[in-house]
Amino acid sequence: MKIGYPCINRSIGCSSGRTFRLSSYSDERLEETVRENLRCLEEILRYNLKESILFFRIGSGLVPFASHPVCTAPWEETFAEPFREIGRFAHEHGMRVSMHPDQFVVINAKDPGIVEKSVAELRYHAAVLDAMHLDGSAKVQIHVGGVYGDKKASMERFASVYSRLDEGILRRLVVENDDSRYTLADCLRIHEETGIPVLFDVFHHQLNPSGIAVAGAVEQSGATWRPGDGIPMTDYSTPMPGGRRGRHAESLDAADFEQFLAETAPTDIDIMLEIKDKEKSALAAVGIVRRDGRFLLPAER
DNA sequence: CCGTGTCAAGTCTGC
DNA sequence: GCAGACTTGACACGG
Repeated sequence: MKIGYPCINRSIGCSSGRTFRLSSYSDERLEETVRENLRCLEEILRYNLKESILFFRIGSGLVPFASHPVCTAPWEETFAEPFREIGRFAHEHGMRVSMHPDQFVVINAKDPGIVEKSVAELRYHAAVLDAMHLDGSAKVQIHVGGVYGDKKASMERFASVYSRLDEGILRRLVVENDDSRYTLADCLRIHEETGIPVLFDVFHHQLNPSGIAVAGAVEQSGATWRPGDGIPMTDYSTPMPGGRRGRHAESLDAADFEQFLAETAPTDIDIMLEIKDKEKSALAAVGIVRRDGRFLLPAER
């Protein structure tokens, strides 16, 4: 079991997602920004290792505008060395990374232009992980997409586009249940059609349930992961007390987290904590898992 | 220099 | 029909 947090570290005073406005794009500006972002990504991973946080979601802004037509800079070549070095560091220390393109990626869109842009964005995400020379356990997670008033047809469109993706994307892509449209049951059905592994999000599952208990949900989604995909990943969070629907909690709810560990104990999973205070909650979670005693963190094996 | 409006992209809800 | 949520930070403009 590895514990992780997404995209941002609030303790070390740098961001791997520095960006700039499209209107101020230049190849020089891009290179300058990516150089800084990679430097910070390495710093974050070093911090994480020190704290036994062995899972991290790399923010999509690592290479700003990478899938936009304006970006013609050969960033993969320019930064081949730092990418490889970061990947080597992660691999050497048994650390796992993932990515999560945001809501603009909709591969089941009706508009072919949107599908095309979405696929370009997936290609970028896969290229980052490829540049780090990581194996198939470094995942890119997306949602199913839009419903457009006909879920069945929209799920079929997902399967159809999926089947035409190239291998470089297919080996990394996993699909996650969302908080209002596609449930875990929908994702499992799509898995049956396509073979895509299902990433279970506990919080979304609460908001958008499909009659499966949490333990079964972890088990069933875990069974969709192929050899080479690594340990099944799970997104964990709890609602912000008194917050609007869908808001993530400010800090880890230790009691809830312990219960989640107990419920899912038979299945080994890597847990991504989608909690606002980021590495702070990850530190707390690592402490809980350690005390729990039933799991060993890979670094301590 | 600082406060704040705005930022590549999509879908869906609600006024 | 259009603004706002989703989730969030931070760029970059204007005062």
